[in-house]
Amino acid sequence: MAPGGEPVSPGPLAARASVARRTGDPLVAGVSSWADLPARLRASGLRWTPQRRMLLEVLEGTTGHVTGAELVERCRELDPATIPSTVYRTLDVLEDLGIVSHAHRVDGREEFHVLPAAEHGHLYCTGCHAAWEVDAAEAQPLLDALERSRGFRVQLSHLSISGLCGDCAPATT
Amino acid sequence: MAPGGEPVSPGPLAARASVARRTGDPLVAGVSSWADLPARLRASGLRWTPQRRMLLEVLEGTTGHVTGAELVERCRELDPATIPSTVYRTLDVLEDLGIVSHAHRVDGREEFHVLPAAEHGHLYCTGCHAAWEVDAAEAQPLLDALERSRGFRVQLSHLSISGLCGDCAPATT
DNA sequence: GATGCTATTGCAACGCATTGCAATTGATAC
DNA sequence: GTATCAATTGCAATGCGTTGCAATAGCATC
Repeated sequence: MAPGGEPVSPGPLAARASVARRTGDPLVAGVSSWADLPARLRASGLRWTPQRRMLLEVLEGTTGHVTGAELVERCRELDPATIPSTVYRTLDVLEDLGIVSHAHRVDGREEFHVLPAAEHGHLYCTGCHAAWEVDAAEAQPLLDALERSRGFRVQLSHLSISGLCGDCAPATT
Repeated sequence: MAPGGEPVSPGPLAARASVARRTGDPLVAGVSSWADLPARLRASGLRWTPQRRMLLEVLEGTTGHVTGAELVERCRELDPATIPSTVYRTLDVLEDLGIVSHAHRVDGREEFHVLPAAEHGHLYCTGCHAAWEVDAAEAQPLLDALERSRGFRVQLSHLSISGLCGDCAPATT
């Protein structure tokens, strides 16, 4: 999606960089700021609408993980007229743009998180329901094994692993 | 599909052990046959009902993987009065007994499969939507890594991995 | 066979997410 | 500023799965 490429829109929209994020994050190259999102949308023939603006506002105030329903709820706080389907469709668009990513939790619900952040999977304990993140380094053995044996490229961000954590696992072996 | 035990096509989702054959399978101790299920239920203070009998009938004719909705549908073929919630609740019970196991697919739907079968995870290609099974041997690197680093015991049967298969992955790198 | 306890069912309502379609509206060209 | 095109929205309906609760019916006991 042409990260860091063409400066498309000069307009006043870019001035709305409300969140003075520390730019220069080395982890994720092209997602330095959300201020250029309207331009990126238009560059793809997509549109910048009040509803999308609102969801972005919500996402800016979001850290960690949220379910789809939670995002809908927060949008409703800003605008009670929020329509769920619009939120979900916008999330799809944002995922295409690399702004958010989503996975399914062990209970089947959707879980979104906001980029930039290193791509990671999730580890759920079915005993105490705690959750952890699994980064590429930790998952590397699996990624390597599947790549070697099948040429399969794992999407780490969709990886949800469940099991028993050290505290909940019976002290066998 | 009768559980005939024919070798199934080699493609995605390979054959699983048929139910009728190979009793005394050392892998799964207590599930030698379903004939004693009524007794096992009663031994736990549970009950043997026509609805459960029917679901078992459906499961006996099931190979591979089914979604919850598919099971409901098949039950409805036998008895149009089937109530979805009863089916799902019975599946919960059967899972507790080790008769079936379930995981969530990448699209969030529930996916059940019938035991006995070696515990395995699933591999989904987001490009061509094919699916494969991942057995313990293949996942061993991950299982070992998580056990070592965190003492975490992975439930392989709940493992759903998505990504791009060898055919769909761009030939880069 | 009758009784009593309670697991289970049926039903209705709910929650989360998706989809189809007509109406709206953002972005561009004139 | 106005016209034009299609992306997007709002809305209603749908699908899958869960939950609460009153009524039913296994099953053990007498």
